[in-house]
Amino acid sequence: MSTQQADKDFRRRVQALVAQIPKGRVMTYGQIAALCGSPRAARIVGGIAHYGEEKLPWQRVVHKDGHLAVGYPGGVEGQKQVLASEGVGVDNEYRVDIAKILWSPR
DNA sequence: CGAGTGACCGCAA
DNA sequence: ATTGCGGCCACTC
Repeated sequence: MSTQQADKDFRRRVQALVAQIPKGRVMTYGQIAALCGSPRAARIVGGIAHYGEEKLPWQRVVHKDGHLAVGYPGGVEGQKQVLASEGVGVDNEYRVDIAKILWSPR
């Protein structure tokens, strides 16, 4: 691969993966990072979310604890509204039932 | 080109 | 159970 793909391979995979998260499902930053080849780069996934393509459904990406992401445009309030609109049950603590709606690519 | 930073995660007190 | 700190890897300025 002498192409420049390897250069942004990580970012490309993250964006592609997030873009493929089905409605009503969520993924954790650590899981996405691991699937992209760097299980320790969970922070980078967040960085991609902030600097990357804002058209992607980052609202479906939550923490390992099921807690919503801080820094999302609109805050956890807005994210909660969108998730609830997609059929995801968000409690008053801004946490989703990650144990049930955690999605994984096949 | 170099340094700082971060939409995190895991562990320790 | 909560709070604090470090590490980690990639991105931006």
